[in-house]
Amino acid sequence: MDCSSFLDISLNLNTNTLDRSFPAKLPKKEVKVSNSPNLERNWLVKDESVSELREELNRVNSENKKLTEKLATVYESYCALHQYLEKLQSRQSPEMDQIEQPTKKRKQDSDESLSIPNGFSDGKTDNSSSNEDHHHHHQQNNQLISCKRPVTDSFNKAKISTAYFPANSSDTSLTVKDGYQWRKYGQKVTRDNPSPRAYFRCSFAPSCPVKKKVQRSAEDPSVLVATYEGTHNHLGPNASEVDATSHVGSRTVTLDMVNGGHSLALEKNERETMQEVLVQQMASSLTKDSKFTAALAAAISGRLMEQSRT
DNA sequence: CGTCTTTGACCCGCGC
DNA sequence: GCGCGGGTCAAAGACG
Repeated sequence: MDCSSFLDISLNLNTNTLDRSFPAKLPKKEVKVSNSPNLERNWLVKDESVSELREELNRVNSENKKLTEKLATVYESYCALHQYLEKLQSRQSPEMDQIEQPTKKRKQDSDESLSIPNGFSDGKTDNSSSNEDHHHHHQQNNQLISCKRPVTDSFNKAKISTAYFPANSSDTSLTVKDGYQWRKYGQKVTRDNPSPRAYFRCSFAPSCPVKKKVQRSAEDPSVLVATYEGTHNHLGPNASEVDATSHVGSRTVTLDMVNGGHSLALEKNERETMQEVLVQQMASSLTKDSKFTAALAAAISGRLMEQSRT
């Protein structure tokens, strides 16, 4: 995937052109203003302050350059990781196409799904697919072969992803901060995991068909496994409050199990929402960096001075 | 009073 | 037909 098409992180500070022109031009302008011999002493003082300012500016600009290089490095790493993840998922996708199929449906729901083309049928469709259900999926595949139940293509495309959240071992609530509001509608103890599984629907249901299941990992109880089904058709109510530490940080990993990370196939709305959240997170983390804010301030002030000269 | 959580009952598909 | 297991419903209670 071309990362540049996904998210443009260029801040376009344009500080390099500023570096070359600003310090050289400033004294010339000052000479014109202070042409009178009576102001020679004042000029010397100004000259000293200008040289100090110039040094400070050079220092900040060099920091700015370093930060820009760091940012580029981080972005390259992000792109490389993204491509690697995409490769892994594209290898998995043929299997996932078989695995992630709807299985059990209530009689009334199956009737509805025949008449409702998008396959969501008021959020009542049931896609029992989670990582821990693999033994069951083999049975599902048999059912698929028998083709007892027609499956719509759009349903197959229902986005299913799994996210891992750090969990406090003493905290028994199966809630995770992902920026959206959820309504719990059930809880069940499953056979292959001693901890209960919680079922959530998006608070915007039935207009939003997204559901999620949250359960502690059987292997590592300190990890909450959240399985998302479907795509939000609205902005997150707390999109700006998305737990940045759990998403930007290294501890939360989200895997798109259906689309295989093919963002080109993502809906436009989804991509825009994603970009918005990413930009907010990036801006949030950058503004916490005092060096970056100093460099940014220098760049802006330099640009203002440049404009005032023209 | 509206919203959310809890939890037992129920539904459904599947294997025996 | 029966039991099992996963998923959902919906009444009751909690909470702000």
